[in-house]
Amino acid sequence: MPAATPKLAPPTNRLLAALPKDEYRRLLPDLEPFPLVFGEVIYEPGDLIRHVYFPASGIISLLAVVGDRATLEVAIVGREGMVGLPVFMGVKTSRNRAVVRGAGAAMRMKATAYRKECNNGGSFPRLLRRYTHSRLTQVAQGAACNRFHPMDARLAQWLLMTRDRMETDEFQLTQEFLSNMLGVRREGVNKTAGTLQQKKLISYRRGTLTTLNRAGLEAVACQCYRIIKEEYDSFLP
Amino acid sequence: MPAATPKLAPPTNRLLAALPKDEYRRLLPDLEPFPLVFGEVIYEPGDLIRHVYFPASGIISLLAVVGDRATLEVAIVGREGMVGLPVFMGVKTSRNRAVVRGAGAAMRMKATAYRKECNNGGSFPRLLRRYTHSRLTQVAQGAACNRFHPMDARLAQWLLMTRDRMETDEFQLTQEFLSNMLGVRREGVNKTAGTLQQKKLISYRRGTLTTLNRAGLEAVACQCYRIIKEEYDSFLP
DNA sequence: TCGTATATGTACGCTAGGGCACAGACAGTC
DNA sequence: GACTGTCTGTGCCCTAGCGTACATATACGA
Repeated sequence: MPAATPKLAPPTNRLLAALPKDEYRRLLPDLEPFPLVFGEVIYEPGDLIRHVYFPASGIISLLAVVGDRATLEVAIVGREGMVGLPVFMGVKTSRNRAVVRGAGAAMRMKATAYRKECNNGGSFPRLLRRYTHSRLTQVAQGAACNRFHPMDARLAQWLLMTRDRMETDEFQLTQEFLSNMLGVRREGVNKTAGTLQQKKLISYRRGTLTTLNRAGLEAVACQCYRIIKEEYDSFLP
Repeated sequence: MPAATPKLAPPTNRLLAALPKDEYRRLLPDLEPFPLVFGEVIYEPGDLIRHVYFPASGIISLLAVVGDRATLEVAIVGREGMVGLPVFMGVKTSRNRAVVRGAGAAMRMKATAYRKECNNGGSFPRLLRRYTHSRLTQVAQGAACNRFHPMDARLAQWLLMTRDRMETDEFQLTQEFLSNMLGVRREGVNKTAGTLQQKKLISYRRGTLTTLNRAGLEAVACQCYRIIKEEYDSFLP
């Protein structure tokens, strides 16, 4: 039984949730629900970006692709963020691949509508700029992390970030997949994950990984985890 | 003898040059010349950012700092860019170190004035968003490059980028310094630079490096050089 | 129930680059 | 000219992680 003045369910995406209620209401007609299906590619490098995505749950990864096989995750987007920043920046394509690596749901919006909204003023563009800053920090920190920190620290960090966004201890994940995220060989993942498992920090079998000891993982992970987390938490409600 | 309507010298900084003339004129009172002195630190991680800088010549590096010694250059800013993006994004500090690594001159502007100007509408914020996109691309591409490409390719790329911005073949540079940029040991730089010198692509002695063969360096460098260069060239006049 | 595809476990040699320890070489200063 | 600080050149050993090549193990479908 729909009420005369329908209750506005608060958005689960934290960016949308940070908007003043009236602004969110204005956006609403342009937002459509979109399921995030594991493994689905949102866009490839060079593709025209037709929609921007606000995950409510699940994870979208942004990968840098070099050569024709090597990939590296440069950003991870969950409900704290948005995929499609280039549109906000006035660019129609991205050099990255965007791929769903944690099933969930998102709201999405046509790039055209989004672009219009961004130029309307209000707090939306301000919020997106703030988010962009966090993204830039994440990518830069990640670059350094990648250069200086050993693989077990990076793996632990990656698992923590994933866990935070999936809000569950168990997720779908193969070693092959992980190797594409971390930019290392599958065999290397095997070894490193093996030692984490021996330490009872995680357990995994055939495509499923479970984190067992959050604190333990944090101890193995580098400071980068905290830095990036704080960066996002600092401006979102 | 000052004319009644003073001739407006076109700005050398390419971002400023991309502004409509009247907008640039509006900015002008807030801009002051600032010499870029080799080695000078513009800001440290966590510092309050008081000014933003538009180099007209010379280079400012943005470094990610991890632990208490390791640094990695995550962005290089010459006359195509600007230092102080966080201010534009609504943040008062940066997690990076900004340091002059090529002497030159810049125009700078108080962060407060800049912030006001950004909220005035007009093409300035649009331009900065476009620039931010290029920066993000640079950092992401750099992260992947850093992960997958061997040191000689990265060194060659770095030299080319520096050359482009300094607009000269000879620049001030020690191996120690280079090692902090590339995030490798000084000894490694020595070896790699040595082979480039044997190939007659560069020559150097005690703090001065000269690029001898641009085409040769491009051949050694990875594709990342072109990708990043095109990214910036694509929107600047 | 068996076959097949996909995930995982390992092993062995190789290479780039880190850690460390100096030895020259050059430039500026007293 | 001697002294000193800063660059540069090397060498040796060590480790992390790559390349390659298989050997299992598990899930799922015919």
